[in-house]
Amino acid sequence: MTPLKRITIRDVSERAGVSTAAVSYVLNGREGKVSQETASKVRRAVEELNYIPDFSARSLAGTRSKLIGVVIPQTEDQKQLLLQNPFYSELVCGIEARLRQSGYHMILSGVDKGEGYLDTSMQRNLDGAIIMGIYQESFYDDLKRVKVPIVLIDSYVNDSYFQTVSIDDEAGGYMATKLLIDNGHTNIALVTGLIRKDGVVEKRFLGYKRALKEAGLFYNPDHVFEHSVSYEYGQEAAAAIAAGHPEITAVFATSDLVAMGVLRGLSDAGKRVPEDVSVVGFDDIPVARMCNPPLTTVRQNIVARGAMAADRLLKAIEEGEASLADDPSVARLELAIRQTVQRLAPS
Amino acid sequence: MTPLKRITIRDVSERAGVSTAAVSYVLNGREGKVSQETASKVRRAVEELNYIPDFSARSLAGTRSKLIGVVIPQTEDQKQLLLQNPFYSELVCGIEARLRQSGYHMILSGVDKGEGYLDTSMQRNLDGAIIMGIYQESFYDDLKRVKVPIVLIDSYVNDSYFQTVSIDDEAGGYMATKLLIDNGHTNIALVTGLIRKDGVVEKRFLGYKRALKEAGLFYNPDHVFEHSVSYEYGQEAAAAIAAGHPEITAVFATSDLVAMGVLRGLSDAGKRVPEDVSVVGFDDIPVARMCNPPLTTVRQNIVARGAMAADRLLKAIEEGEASLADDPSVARLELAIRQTVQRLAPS
DNA sequence: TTGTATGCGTTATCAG
DNA sequence: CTGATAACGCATACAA
Repeated sequence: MTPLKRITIRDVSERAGVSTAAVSYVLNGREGKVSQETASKVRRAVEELNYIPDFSARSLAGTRSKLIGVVIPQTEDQKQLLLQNPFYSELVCGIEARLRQSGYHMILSGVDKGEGYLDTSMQRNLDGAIIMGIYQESFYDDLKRVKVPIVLIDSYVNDSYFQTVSIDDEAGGYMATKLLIDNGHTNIALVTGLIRKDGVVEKRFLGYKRALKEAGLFYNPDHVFEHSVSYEYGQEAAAAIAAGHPEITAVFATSDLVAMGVLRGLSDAGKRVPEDVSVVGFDDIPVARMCNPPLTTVRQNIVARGAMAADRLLKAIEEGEASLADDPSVARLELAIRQTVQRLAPS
Repeated sequence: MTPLKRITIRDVSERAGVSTAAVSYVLNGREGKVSQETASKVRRAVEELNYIPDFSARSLAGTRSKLIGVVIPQTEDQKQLLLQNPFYSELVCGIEARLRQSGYHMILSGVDKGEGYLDTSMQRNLDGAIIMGIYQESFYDDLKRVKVPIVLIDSYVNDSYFQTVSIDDEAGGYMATKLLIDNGHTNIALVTGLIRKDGVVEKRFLGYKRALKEAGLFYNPDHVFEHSVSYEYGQEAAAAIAAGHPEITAVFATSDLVAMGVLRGLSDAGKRVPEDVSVVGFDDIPVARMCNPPLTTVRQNIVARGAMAADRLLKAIEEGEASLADDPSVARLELAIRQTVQRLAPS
């Protein structure tokens, strides 16, 4: 319950009987600038006094703030962070863990519609930022002006100023489809959000087609159900499949959320999963293992992806942008095999 | 793409032809200290130069940092934030929205095992903190020493230094049980995590008993299934109910996670929900609406609770602790009626 | 190798 | 009402 008074670098220097400069050198690892003896005296004093540096002062003095801005998208009404979305929350987990481990802190925020991020990054002297989601062009222009390293996640801005961390969506689509093919399925529907050029979904779609082709299967556009990334659309598509496509024995949904809807829709239509129809999702969000039956899906390891983004950013900050390879980091994918895929009995 | 140079308060003062002090006054709303004319000259200059204040400098100069520390628990392995838990992520959403709205930023982090939060809060000159989860005693002692306002969520530390924001768990338990009773059920099981003295769960349990009593129903200890807050336990309890308690027509699970397990367990045992057994959960996490059938539950409005915590903290910061009523804030509860409760046909 | 002095951007004090 | 000026805590160029 001691009142707790701020210990400054000067207190330390007096205690150790050296100058403030010496203390600063030791603190910043500028060994070689001070003698072994001074260094140990300083370290002892720091220990005894329980010195805690003031980052505001550091930041002001022109060095690092050790602060990273992390931006995630907001809900439609622009009021809340989209943190309920497991995708973003896992990403944030990965980022935070890595940052903390390296002595950085994270300012997590959304950005108000129409506002930029320039203010925040200037106010706080951010050392860097990780941006998720998609914004208007001027947003990115502002970002470039502050000249700190930036990592983009899930944003397809094609500008070499920004670092990106992605996954191999094409391979993921391939894996999912291949799994179904390997289990004897030949009529595989794709249920997905809008397929936009260069979007995540398009890549998964491409993987789907590649797997079909490789297996010598015919690609049937009628088996592609494309609309929106939502639980509701999954239901809808499943209803359509159950009603009009008896030949379809398997569904690849490009997102777990959609897959959950498909499960529900099939069930409502009296189809059993996986006995009548097999289903594979994408993402492996936590509900995937809790739904009934547990969903087989493509695991993104989203947390690892967050950590990767943080890594890349820290490297750019501490070793300069030049230290980074030009190619984007790509996170690994794997299958989470559960209970929604069944081997098709040879008919 | 202009290079972007830092505009200081001095630049503004020169542009406006006044002193830096005058600028500072205007910026901080110390009207009355300057003339109307000076004020408008300053405002114009700020606008023209696009001046952005440096919070590091502000913080160093002894005023507010406008930074709030938000701490959430970590996973077992102490590596990641527990943000995957919808409860925490929603809380964070609520907090962030309110803070940003008031010009504050949030540093979101976990706390390493054995470490305290004193370092962070000193380093960053935090104006306050919101702490979720439960920590060792020394952690709270440290917190008190920094003398900034603190709000605790879900922590039952009984110390008037800390503010708390809670929900009326007892009322929630009552609401859920009452709903079932109103639908004609008389044999209602309680499936729950460990009932600890003064814990959240105990209160819900008390509400359950009160509703029974009020309806003139007999409280049967055999209808209480108490073990752990997990999906798996829900399954297990449901199996036990299906196997050994044909008289039970309804279940109140004190957590949605458990309720999900109950749904699954009943289904595995060949019981239909809600035709054979009705189920009510607690929390209203997002999966509640996605599961099959959609779960009727007690909505916590977790986001609102986060906002409430932020409100309370900001008030303590800006108006002093004294401005706060002594009684803790209590967030409202409501029922989310979906499809797992059915009116019992009179037999 | 060590210490002194200055500046970083703001706020606050205290004479004008 | 206004304007110099001294902190705030730290890092660093420069002098010793």
